[in-house]
Amino acid sequence: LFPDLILFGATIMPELPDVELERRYFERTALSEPIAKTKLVEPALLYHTAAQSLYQNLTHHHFTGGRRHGKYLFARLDNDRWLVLHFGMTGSLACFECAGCQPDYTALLLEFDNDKCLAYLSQRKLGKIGIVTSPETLIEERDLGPDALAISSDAFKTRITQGAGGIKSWLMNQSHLAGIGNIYGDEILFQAKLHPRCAVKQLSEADIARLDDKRRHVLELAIDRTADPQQLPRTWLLPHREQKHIDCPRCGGAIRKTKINGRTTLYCPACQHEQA
DNA sequence: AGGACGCCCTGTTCGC
DNA sequence: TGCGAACAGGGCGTCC
Repeated sequence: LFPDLILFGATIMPELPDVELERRYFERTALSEPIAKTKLVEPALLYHTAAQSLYQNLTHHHFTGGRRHGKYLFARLDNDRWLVLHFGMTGSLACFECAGCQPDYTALLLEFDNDKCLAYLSQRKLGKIGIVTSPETLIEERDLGPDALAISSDAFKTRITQGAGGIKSWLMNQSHLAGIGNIYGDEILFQAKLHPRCAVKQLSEADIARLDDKRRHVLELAIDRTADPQQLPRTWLLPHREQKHIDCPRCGGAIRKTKINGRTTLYCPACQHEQA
C-alpha cells in the first residue's frame, strides 16, 4: 500500500547523507503540483511557527525546489517562504497515491491537487516542522556551521585549525560543521585513523588532510549507495554496527564501544591513535 | 569553553 | 513467557 515507506520509512539515520536523499526524493515527487489540503497531525513538532501560519503558507501553494543544509531540509514555496523539516532521530518523507490515507507516524500530511500525497513521518516525534523566510534565517538562528559536504577543503582545514576539544565532539557540533552525526562521525574517524577523543589541537597537518579527505569520501559514497549500510563497503565500520561484537575490518582486532557526549561511540583502539 | 548529563518521545531489544 | 530497564542514529538546556 505504501511502497515508498519500505524504502524510506523504516531505518533511516537522519544524518547528512540521509537528508540529502530525502531532498532528492522530495524534488522527484513533490514539485509544482498545488497543495490541496494540509493536515498537521503533530502540532508539538512545530518550530517557531503557528499552526495557522503553516496552513496558510502551504495550502493552495506549490513547491518550487528543495535545499539541504546539514541535517535540515528546506522546501521552497511559490510565496517566498520555505517549509523547513528536521528529521530528529527517526523520520522520513513518503509520497503515495492514496488520497485520504494516512501512514503510521504521519506528523504532516499534504494532499496535492492530483491526489498524490506527501507525508512527513516522525516515529519518535523528535523532528521539527516550520515555516521560515529563508534557509539563511534558520542557519543563523540555529548557529549552524557550513554544510559538511559543501564546505571546501581549504575552509574545512581553516575551521578545524581554529577548533578545540575532542575531535568527535568537534565533528558532531553542528555549529562547527552541519550534517555529521554519531555514526558518520565514527565512520569518518575510523577511516581517518583518528581516536574519537583525540584533541583537535593535537592534529597534525597530515591528520587534518586525511580527515578532510575522509569526510568528503564517506559522505559522498554514502549518498551514492543510498545510505544503506548493506551497500557500503565491508571495509567500513558502518555495515557492522548492528553486530554485538565487531572485529575491526582493517586489523581484525576488537572494536571498542564507549560513550562520548552520551552517544555510543565505536572505534578500533589498535588503528585509531589518540596521539600522533 | 568543552563536555557530561538529563530530557524530549516511542519502539525495540536485553536481561533477569 | 513476561516485564521493566536499557537503548537508539538528534538537539537543547543546565551545570561544572
